[in-house]
Amino acid sequence: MLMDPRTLARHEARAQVFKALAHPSRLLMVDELMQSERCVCELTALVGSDMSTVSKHLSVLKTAGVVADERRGAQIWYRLRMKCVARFFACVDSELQRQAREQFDLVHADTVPK
Amino acid sequence: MLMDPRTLARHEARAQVFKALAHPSRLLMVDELMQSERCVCELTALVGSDMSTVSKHLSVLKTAGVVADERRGAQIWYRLRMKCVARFFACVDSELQRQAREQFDLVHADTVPK
DNA sequence: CCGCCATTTGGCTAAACTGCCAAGTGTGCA
DNA sequence: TGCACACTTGGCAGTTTAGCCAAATGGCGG
Repeated sequence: MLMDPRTLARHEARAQVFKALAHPSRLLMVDELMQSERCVCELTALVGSDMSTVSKHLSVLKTAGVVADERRGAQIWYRLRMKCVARFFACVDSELQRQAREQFDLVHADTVPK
Repeated sequence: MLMDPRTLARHEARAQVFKALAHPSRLLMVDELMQSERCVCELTALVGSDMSTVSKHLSVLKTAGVVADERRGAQIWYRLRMKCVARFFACVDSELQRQAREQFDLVHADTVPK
């Protein structure tokens, strides 16, 4: 992969964001954080994994710049930092739905001629 | 991870899209496809990997619904199917840039008192 | 039908990712 | 100071992913 270092670096940084979002548990947490900030214990209850696992997931999201954390006493609260994921989620959902519909129409094109 | 199957399925499908985008080479190709459709040979030249590797990358993007392909003679042309990635890329870039700036300001807060 | 070209698929190894347990860190309270 | 609580980090085994080569597929011009 030979290319301009600046362009390469941009794609690396972008890829890190996508990598961070490329896991069902992490998506679930981000979805939850769209509503409001949450402590680790709440997110742990949400995804149902070991707290150490959840903590590592949060670390991935934080390193990528998707979320931010703040300690308040013994607890640590996470909030969504990259707000635009919300709009993208909606777009992905509607696009996937559209594709599923097209697929359905194709399969049934012979049984229900237009 | 115990949760409602519908919600789970939605997050799985979303995660597949993000996983597909979570690789520098694939991001580079998607970026290129924002401009116009491209054949495999053009994309191979762009990323500079083996054509078999590029083909597999494209297969990942296609399965996730991000791109679509069409055979024309001996060549196969790929086009961007999930158009909204463009807007999201722009948002991610500006957000990452903002974060980098904030980080810079923090580090130099003592040397350049406001 | 044959050879050539563009692309995909199979197979293999190295690297990265996941998730659990155990151990470590930081905070508040007695 | 000591202990309980919230969370993070280290480490390990199992799974997935990446990228190369080689082999197979599909289409086109003889």
